[in-house]
Amino acid sequence: MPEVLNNANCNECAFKSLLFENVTDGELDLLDSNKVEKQFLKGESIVSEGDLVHEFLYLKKGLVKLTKSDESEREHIICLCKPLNFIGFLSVFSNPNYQYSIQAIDDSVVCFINMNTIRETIRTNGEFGLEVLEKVSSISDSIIQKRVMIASKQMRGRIAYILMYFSKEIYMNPKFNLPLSRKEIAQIIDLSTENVIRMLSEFRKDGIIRIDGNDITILDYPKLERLTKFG
Amino acid sequence: MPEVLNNANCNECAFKSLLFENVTDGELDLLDSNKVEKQFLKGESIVSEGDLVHEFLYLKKGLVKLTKSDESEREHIICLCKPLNFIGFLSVFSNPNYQYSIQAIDDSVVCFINMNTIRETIRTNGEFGLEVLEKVSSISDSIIQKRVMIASKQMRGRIAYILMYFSKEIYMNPKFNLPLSRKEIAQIIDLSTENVIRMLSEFRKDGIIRIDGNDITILDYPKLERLTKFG
DNA sequence: CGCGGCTTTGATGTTCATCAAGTAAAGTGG
DNA sequence: CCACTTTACTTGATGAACATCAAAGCCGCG
Repeated sequence: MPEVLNNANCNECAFKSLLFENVTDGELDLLDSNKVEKQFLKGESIVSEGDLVHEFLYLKKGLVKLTKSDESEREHIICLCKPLNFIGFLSVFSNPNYQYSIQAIDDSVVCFINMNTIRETIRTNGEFGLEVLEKVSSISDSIIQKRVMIASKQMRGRIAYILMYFSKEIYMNPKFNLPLSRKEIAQIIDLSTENVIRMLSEFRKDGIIRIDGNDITILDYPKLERLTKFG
Repeated sequence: MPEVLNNANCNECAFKSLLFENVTDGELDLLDSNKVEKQFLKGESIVSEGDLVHEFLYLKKGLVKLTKSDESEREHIICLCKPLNFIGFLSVFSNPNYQYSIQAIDDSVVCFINMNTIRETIRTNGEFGLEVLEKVSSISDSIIQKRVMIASKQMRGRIAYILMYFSKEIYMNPKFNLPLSRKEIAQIIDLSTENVIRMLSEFRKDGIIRIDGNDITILDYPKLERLTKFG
């Protein structure tokens, strides 16, 4: 069970500026009194595909994955979300039910803001609406572009891409500890688990990366860059 | 060169209700005086990847495709857009440049509404902003779900899916005339052109469809449905 | 201690892209 | 209007890329 935290006041929240730059004090109070902050442990489910959308979710801390099952019950990871981003932004404005499941892959803190309150604030404050629109647009677009890129590459290119992604977009570091299993990596880039392992081993043998369990260090960026493009 | 049409007045436009339900008369006048309507012939380019975004595009008539090139200059079709929909909605609120190219695949009429005017209207009219947000959310989400579905299928399933898509979502008819080449179909579902042809022939031999050039008739929906799920 | 899940490697077969070659259809210039 | 070129379509053969199956080692957990 996710633990409900002592709600920080939105006005004092360090992340306020990222989303609520343009709301009035009154609106902020309204949002403030219609939100709950919850803590999820690694592996815990935050929402499940099909759940009714009651809240708008904002990730304050941790790392989560959005997943979707296909007709053969195989799970696909749509994207990972870092802190200070909306999660569950996809379709929440156009569909009463969640189209995706969301799960914590690191211990995470999520802010649940009542959806009707968000809608009401957008109605009364167009500037805020525009801001939400820009964020939703940006996130959706990056997901689509990533999926097109991945679909156009083969094994080596996909592995190279995902390593770059972790290093440059998630951890900003050539060295990182992956909280994902090999199977989950496979679900991001549409490969079999075995081939993810094989390719990681190949990259290790070729001196491109160093692997120690889930600790990965990128040794040869230029080669990885080349593989991202032509692999 | 696209032909500029005599602008219809937004207030008298048959499609007004689909987008501008909640704008005031003054706002409608503003939008009206900041739009241009253009006619594009089949094959003509509407926008190119990298172009600056000056206008918000609305498809009044015809059929268009959104495309993106990968690092190997191979073109992928992101989606098709029917009339009464935004086109170029992706990323226009989050990026100064188009991330996709848009091309007419049937003779089409596109309404160009000045982007700053749209932004201004959202700022002053939150209800309108919410409406735009809902539409953008809905379209982005459907693109993502389609790509996940396609990626999770193999040849037969992909062909079955695209036939269903044309029949149920584009033409609402078991019989339709495809304005797309085999190559373009391949670009939608990530297959080689040859295999698209091979599978269509196989479906024809199996009595699932009838093909006469670009005229396609679906004869056996249940079988197609099954192939969509398990192919 | 034994069970299940995750990881790893090798062997096998399927799926698919690519190459090649030929036909048909459609635009192009004299 | 006809030869010419190009573009789309089609089928077969081949090999590469990839999933799947199988087996074994490794941990964490009851």
